[in-house]
This record gives sequence, C-alpha cells and structure tokens, in this order.
Amino acid sequence: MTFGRDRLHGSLDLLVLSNLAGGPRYGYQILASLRERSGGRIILKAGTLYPILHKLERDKCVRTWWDDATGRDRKWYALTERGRKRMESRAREWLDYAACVRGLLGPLAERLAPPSPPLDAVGK
Amino acid sequence: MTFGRDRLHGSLDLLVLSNLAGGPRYGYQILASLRERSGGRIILKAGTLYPILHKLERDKCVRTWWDDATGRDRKWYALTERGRKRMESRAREWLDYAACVRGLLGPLAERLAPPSPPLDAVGK
DNA sequence: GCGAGATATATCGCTGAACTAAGTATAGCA
DNA sequence: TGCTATACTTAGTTCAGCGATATATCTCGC
Repeated sequence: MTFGRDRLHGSLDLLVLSNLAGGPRYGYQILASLRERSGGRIILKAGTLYPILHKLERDKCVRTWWDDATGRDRKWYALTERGRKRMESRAREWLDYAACVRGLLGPLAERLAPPSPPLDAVGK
Repeated sequence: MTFGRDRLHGSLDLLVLSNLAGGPRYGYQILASLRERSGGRIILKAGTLYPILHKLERDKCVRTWWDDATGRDRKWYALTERGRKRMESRAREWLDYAACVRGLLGPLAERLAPPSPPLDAVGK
C-alpha cells in the first residue's frame, strides 16, 4: 500500500530533513531513497519534493550547490545546523503526536499493532 | 503543546470513529472527550468536527438520532458496522504509516522516543 | 429577571500543503 | 534515430481543517 496525501501531510518536510541527515543528497536521489527505505510505500513526485526543498533552502535549513562534474547537472542539498534543529523539533512533535494517537486508540492499537517494534521476539 | 492542523490532518476521522467505539456520543461530548483523553493537546473546533460527523453520516459509518429528553437538543452518533470496519482499516493504515516513519527516522526516533510505551516497566 | 458564560449544533469562506500536469534538458541504450 | 531514465522547475488545482459567525437553550450569580 502506498501512502497518500492525507497520510503524508505535515510529515513530508520531516522525512526530507531526516533523509538529509545521512549526508548531502541531490533531489532525485532523495526521491529514490525515500521510495526504497520505505519499502516502496512513500512515492513522492518531483513536483512535490522540489517545492519543499526550495522552501527549506529559503528557510536556511539546507545549503545547496550545483555540481556538473559527472556530466549530469545536479543540485546538492546539505543539512545546516538550523536544519538539524528543525528536524529534531519536528521529529519530537511527530513522535509525540503518534504516541498521543496510539493512546487514544487504546486497545485497538494493541490489537492491530504489529509493525511498530520490528524486533519483537516475544513468541505468540 | 497543542497539535495543529498539519499534525491532525488525515487522522481526524479516525480519532472521531475510535472515540465513538466507546459507545454513542453527541458532538459536543466528542470535543470534550478528545480534549480530555489527549491531555488537552487535541482541541477540535466545532467547525471542524461537525462537517466530519456529517460526512460519516452520509457514508453510513454512523447512525444518528435527536434526543431532547433532557431539555437540551442533542444529536447522538453511534458507530455502525460499516463504521467499525472503516475505523479498523484507517487505524491499520495509520499505525502502518507511523511505523514506517519511525523506521525512516531510525536512531533519531530511538533518541527522542520517550512517550510511545507508557507501560514501560523495564528499569533503566 | 437579566446579563454572562457554558452548552449544543450548523454553515460559509479562507488558507496552504500536497498533488497534477506540463515543460525543459541531457545521458545512455537499442 | 527514437525511447527511457535521469534531473530539475513551475503553474494551476484540490480539499482538509480552521476561523468566524449564527442560532438557541440552560444555568448561575446578582
């Protein structure tokens, strides 16, 4: 199942920021990285990603430069200190909200819970 | 901290459905219930809730009736079987997405993780 | 008995994040 | 020579949640 607009809403910039936390990347690479690392469930369109990157750049959360050394013109993005801070606060908020929803779902969450701890060794 | 529009987006109907899973409620009661059970962090406005309830009603996910026995005119909402099914599928999707994001955040999530299992008895 | 504030529901218009769609341009391969 | 993948950009659309506003009743203090 691929996650749509409703699911992604409000967490996309966090996903992009955290993706850049692994080191500088160029746009197209971020698309592929998110697709792969999500198991093909987060498929961003270019028209969705680039405006986000432009905004992060405007906000000085990423620093950018062009590189055409490989023949291909690529625009690279690297997280700034400001970007790292924003990532952390956005992550904190997101995790907090997720915990809150889980709490509200209560037993329903327990029952459907499978995927959260992938290191669940407790035999059923 | 109260969660804003970006956080709530796409999970509000799930929250409403799951709130109704505890038994029939009327609109104003749902507002109060969500506010309290979230520790004051999910504050819905009437103008947000009622359109959601109307849509759930149109979709036959809730059954409704008016009751003025107490003097107050109240419109009660009860989950239908169809609504219960939608709640489950929406919950499954949400939990799945949350797990996916957690996975993408990786060590960042571990580091900021505190709130997720409130029943954490494992001594530190 | 009268105003203030809580209770209770409804609707309209706005905002902005994410999407669609379309465009530009080059590399590599059949 | 075209087709596909790579790589970035921008203009226009959609629609969920929000703010503002309207209506009406109940309760409490004064």
